[in-house]
Amino acid sequence: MSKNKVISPFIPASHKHQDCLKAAIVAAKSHCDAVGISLTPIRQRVLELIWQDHEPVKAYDILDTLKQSKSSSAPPTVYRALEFLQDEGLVHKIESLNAYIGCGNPRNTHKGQFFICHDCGFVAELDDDEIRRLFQKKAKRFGFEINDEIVEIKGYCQECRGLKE
Amino acid sequence: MSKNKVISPFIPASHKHQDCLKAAIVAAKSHCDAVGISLTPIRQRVLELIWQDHEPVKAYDILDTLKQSKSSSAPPTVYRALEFLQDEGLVHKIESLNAYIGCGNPRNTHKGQFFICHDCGFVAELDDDEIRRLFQKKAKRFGFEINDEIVEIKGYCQECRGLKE
DNA sequence: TTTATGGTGTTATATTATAACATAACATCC
DNA sequence: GGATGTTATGTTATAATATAACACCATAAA
Repeated sequence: MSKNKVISPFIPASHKHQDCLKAAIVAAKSHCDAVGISLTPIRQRVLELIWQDHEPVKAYDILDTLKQSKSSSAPPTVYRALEFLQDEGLVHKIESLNAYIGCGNPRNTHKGQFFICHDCGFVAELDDDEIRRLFQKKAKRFGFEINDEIVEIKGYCQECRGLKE
Repeated sequence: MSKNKVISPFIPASHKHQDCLKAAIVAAKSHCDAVGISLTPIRQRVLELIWQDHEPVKAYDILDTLKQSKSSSAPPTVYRALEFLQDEGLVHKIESLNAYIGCGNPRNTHKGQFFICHDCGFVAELDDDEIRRLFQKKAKRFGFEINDEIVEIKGYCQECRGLKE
């Protein structure tokens, strides 16, 4: 089965984001249950903070927030949680921003393709086999065996383009 | 005219790399001459260090080397040179590695697509419109206007695959 | 001769991430 | 029940990456 899935679409800034957050936590819990690993309070809290928005979140911003309610928080607190969440596909790192974004599709350990708006910061994620197939085609020409892909496309989302003029 | 160009191919580790280095410096000089900007000794030296190999080079490794011959070198020395070289398309940053790789095609300010071997570290660069067109097609669906693209594909090059078994 | 400009020197600091070791909490098994 | 293993967290320190801010010095333009 070929995937051409929009994991996170661009949606109006006015959407009811509380629902996105809730859905993400529910999905994360059920994923962790299914796999038999534990979404501890720290891990869940970090995931919630990442889902505050559809913008990538920085590790030290998470840390600052954690510290407010739990003074024992330190960089390893955050980076361990991030590692766990990334391993489970619940969070992706945006390499070009050194920031982390929630993923609503924890089922597989895909690497998505990201579209990032310069203006509003919103990130849309695709899980698209057509792109992967093209990469495979290119790789094949010189005998390259792909095992990881980073695609981060920057620009302006429809909503922000409308505002520009 | 559509570009489907291999800017840096995978080539045998045994190749005569001195020629790659020389060609890169010649191309850089002529580019800077043409554009009317100056490839100062520091900038040229940094570019040479990046071209020591077909592997991405880290900023602080460059700095360590610079310091050996010029004790006044400091982080800004390197980052300023890197910024200049990147602006001119002489060097690209590999975001997922925080490292820098030379580009033999300074003529335009493209962003390439990189294939990076986990084993030998060799990086091949494409400048491929077929990939860009596909991105455009995907972007069009949700009204996204692309102005920058990061593509970093990891895996194993033909030579290293041969050695694996 | 002054005034821009571009390039570099210098010091300090910000940002991002990991190492290393200690402790706690809980499960298992003899 | 006590030893042991395992997972998660606490704690301190430091590594690695990058930028800010200001001083200085050439050289070119006015």
